[in-house]
Amino acid sequence: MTETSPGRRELNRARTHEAIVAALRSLVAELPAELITVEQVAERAGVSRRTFFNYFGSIPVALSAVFAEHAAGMIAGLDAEQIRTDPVTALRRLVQEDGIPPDFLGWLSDLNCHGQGTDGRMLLERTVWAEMAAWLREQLHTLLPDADPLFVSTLSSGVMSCFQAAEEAWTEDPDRPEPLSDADIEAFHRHLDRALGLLASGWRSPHV
Amino acid sequence: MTETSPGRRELNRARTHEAIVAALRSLVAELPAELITVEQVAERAGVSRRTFFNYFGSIPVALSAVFAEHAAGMIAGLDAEQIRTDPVTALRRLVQEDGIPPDFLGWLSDLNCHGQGTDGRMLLERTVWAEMAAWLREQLHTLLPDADPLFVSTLSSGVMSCFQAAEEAWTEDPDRPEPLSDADIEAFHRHLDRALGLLASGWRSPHV
DNA sequence: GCCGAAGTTGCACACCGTGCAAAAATGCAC
DNA sequence: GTGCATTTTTGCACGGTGTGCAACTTCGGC
Repeated sequence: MTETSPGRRELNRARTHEAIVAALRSLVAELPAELITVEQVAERAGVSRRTFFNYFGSIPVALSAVFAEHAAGMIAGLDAEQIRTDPVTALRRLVQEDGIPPDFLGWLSDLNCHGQGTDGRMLLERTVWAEMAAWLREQLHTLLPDADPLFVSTLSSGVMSCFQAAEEAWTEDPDRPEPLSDADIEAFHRHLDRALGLLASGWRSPHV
Repeated sequence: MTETSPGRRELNRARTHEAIVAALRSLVAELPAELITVEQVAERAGVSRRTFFNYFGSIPVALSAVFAEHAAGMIAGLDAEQIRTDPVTALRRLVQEDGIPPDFLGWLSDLNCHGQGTDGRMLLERTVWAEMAAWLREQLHTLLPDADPLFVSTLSSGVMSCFQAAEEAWTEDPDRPEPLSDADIEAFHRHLDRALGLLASGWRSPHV
């Protein structure tokens, strides 16, 4: 009905993809992430449970897709040249100058703050962070097609571990009110910058 | 009946723990890891499925216990002083001088070589590596009790990502015969050293 | 319109991880 | 040894996961 190139098929596919992601997004905002089931997501997205698995292999994979939407905007601002010579500092500058978008931070907070100390939560979180690292690895690979796989793999894991550690340190701080204050955002940035600093220095700079 | 201190209870507990680990070890040597089920492990260990879960939360957790047995011997040789000032180089030297025990490498190879490209394999592997990183984090925490959590978390993740990346690069090399040759071990060491070098330099040294 | 291809759905199945309560093993006091 | 409290094992049931498979529906081209 509209144009020839997109095609109805790909349009529908994109639509259900987005519906699933949106359903997941809203569920994360109102439930502890480790309690979310595929059935809930599918129902809210208006598709069958089976269809969910046609798009994502599991909840963590789908969650990493939400992450990807947020993170894609960030890494778009990266300088391809500086990535080649000093990627960690490039990323650190990006964080220092542009900062992390508040809705991104809010999502991270939702993902982890709801449920507290259960074992299941740590399992889910680990899987999600691993998926995010895999996504970043993919992105770096397309950004630096001829780079050493070792370079890309270790770098993406290292960077994501900084995010993860910063997030953990952040959520261990005392109670954080629902709408994130500027001070909270500032606190996360401090944690993340410190972590990236350790990464950049090879864990040598501060004699802990 | 025997002595007072160990006690029959803890002895039995240690025995079934070891039985489960041994069963898992033998299964890994003869099956693709992602096909191993809890029922198989329990049966071979001579306990019920339910008892397995009394000891380990999942197969990946149990696998990381096997890893821990191997790795504990390695990090015992670490100099506590050098860890504080330059942990990555300390670990790098350890690998360069002592090397990775061949049976450790053989286990890593078994864990990953059997099954090829399935999606389930990557999922399992990621979980296992995450568990290993958690174990190392624990070890570093007891080794450096007053260190910054960010320091310990990012460091352990970074180091384990080097092992993971080295292992991936290693297994992508052409077919490796069952008994590991010295050249194979050498190859793994080269990959690992290169990865640790990237880690130590903050991904700056080689202008890829 | 019709037909092949792509996408969706329900179903079945093996497996996972956990709560619960009965049963067995152990430690301890006497 | 006997009895009792505690720990451990075990079976069972239950809800959730992820996948293969076979209809069935939707879409694109001719």
